[in-house]
Amino acid sequence: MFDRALAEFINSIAEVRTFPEGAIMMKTGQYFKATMLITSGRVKLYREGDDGNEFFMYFLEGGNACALSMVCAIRNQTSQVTAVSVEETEVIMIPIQYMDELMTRFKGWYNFVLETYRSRFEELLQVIDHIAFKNMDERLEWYLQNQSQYGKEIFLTHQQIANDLNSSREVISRLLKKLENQGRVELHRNSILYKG
Amino acid sequence: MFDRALAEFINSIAEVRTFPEGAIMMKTGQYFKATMLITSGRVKLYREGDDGNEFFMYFLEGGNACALSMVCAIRNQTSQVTAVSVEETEVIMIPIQYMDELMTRFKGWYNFVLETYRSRFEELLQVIDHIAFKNMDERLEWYLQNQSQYGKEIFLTHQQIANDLNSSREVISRLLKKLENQGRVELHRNSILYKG
DNA sequence: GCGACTATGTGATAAGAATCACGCATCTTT
DNA sequence: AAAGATGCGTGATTCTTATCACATAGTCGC
Repeated sequence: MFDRALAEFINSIAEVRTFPEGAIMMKTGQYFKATMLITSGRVKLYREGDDGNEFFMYFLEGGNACALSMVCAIRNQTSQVTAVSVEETEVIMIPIQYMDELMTRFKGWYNFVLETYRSRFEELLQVIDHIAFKNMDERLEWYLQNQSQYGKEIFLTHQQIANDLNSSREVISRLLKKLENQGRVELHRNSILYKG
Repeated sequence: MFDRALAEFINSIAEVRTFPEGAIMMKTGQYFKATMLITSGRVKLYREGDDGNEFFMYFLEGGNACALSMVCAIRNQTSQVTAVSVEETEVIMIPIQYMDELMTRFKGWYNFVLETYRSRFEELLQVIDHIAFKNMDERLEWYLQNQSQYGKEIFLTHQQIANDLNSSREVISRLLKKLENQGRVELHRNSILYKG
């Protein structure tokens, strides 16, 4: 993705860090001191409501970067979202003081930043579409698709799904049961098999 | 906002264009051929659902730029939103072929792009907060605040508001009536006075 | 001023989702 | 194995919002 010169420059200034599963990588209100590029693993980004509830936005995976970390770092702004690793995740941390240099010296970086921002923006638009226009059953299916996109089984409880969708456990249980009756999923304790 | 050199460069390459009230400045699926900076007026951005309904996201006003137009232009992507001028609006159109040059030659432009992107992203996050966590009455108030932020009276019908909030006319009428009983608004035909 | 049109008000009903209440199953701990 | 914790299933009820039905009130054209 990056050309040789860029990759070497990043190597020379960046620090690699590994987060265990379940680590809070970034919390609302925190300042960014570095931009994070994810090399492996999976990070869940969500928004926190005033009353403590949360709302799942999207995942970041290997090859992705946190768009917010890039721009907020540059502008020295605090994070507006919370990021939690859902599995062991390795990231490259690039200190913010190099951002300007990267941006002006490397065309590849410049493209990467813009493309990252654009695609995150689009994901947010999709999130809006779903909460604005769709009912919970469709939202649930979309959610399941997202969660299972790279594996088969989804290791989540109904309660966790309800939290992510800002719904309630009972509602999710009922909808899942309906999907099971339609043969679209298999329900087990602590896991769900989605048959895309 | 821009330094002299940047302003002069923009002047030399850009074209000024005026849209009358109600013009569709950008439609979902359309390609960007230029970045638009708004010098005066007011533009409403909204998302279109599959079934033709729409959902208001935010306004762009004088001094703002369309974040999407900047990044989509560079990446040659189509628009994901629809933009309509709600009053006569003057824009500076910068052809996309100059984007890279602007970005690398002018620090002020670079900052402007990032800041624009960051603030639009934040606005989107706020939109998500409201539809995810708030009830219609709170959303309506937030909407009224937004609409009236630079003037007093809001010239919209209940039906238009309902469209923007993806609700229905009756619901909005009832909630507005409730606000009126609380003395928070005054309702007239075709207009609403919001007493912030 | 009369008819047509548009905007608003309001009750009745229905649908979707949240909440409450509880029972039951499965896993963990000791 | 008993006790507790956690996860799930499901009815009943309530809350919010959407929908239907219709009344009323301004506005416009002529």
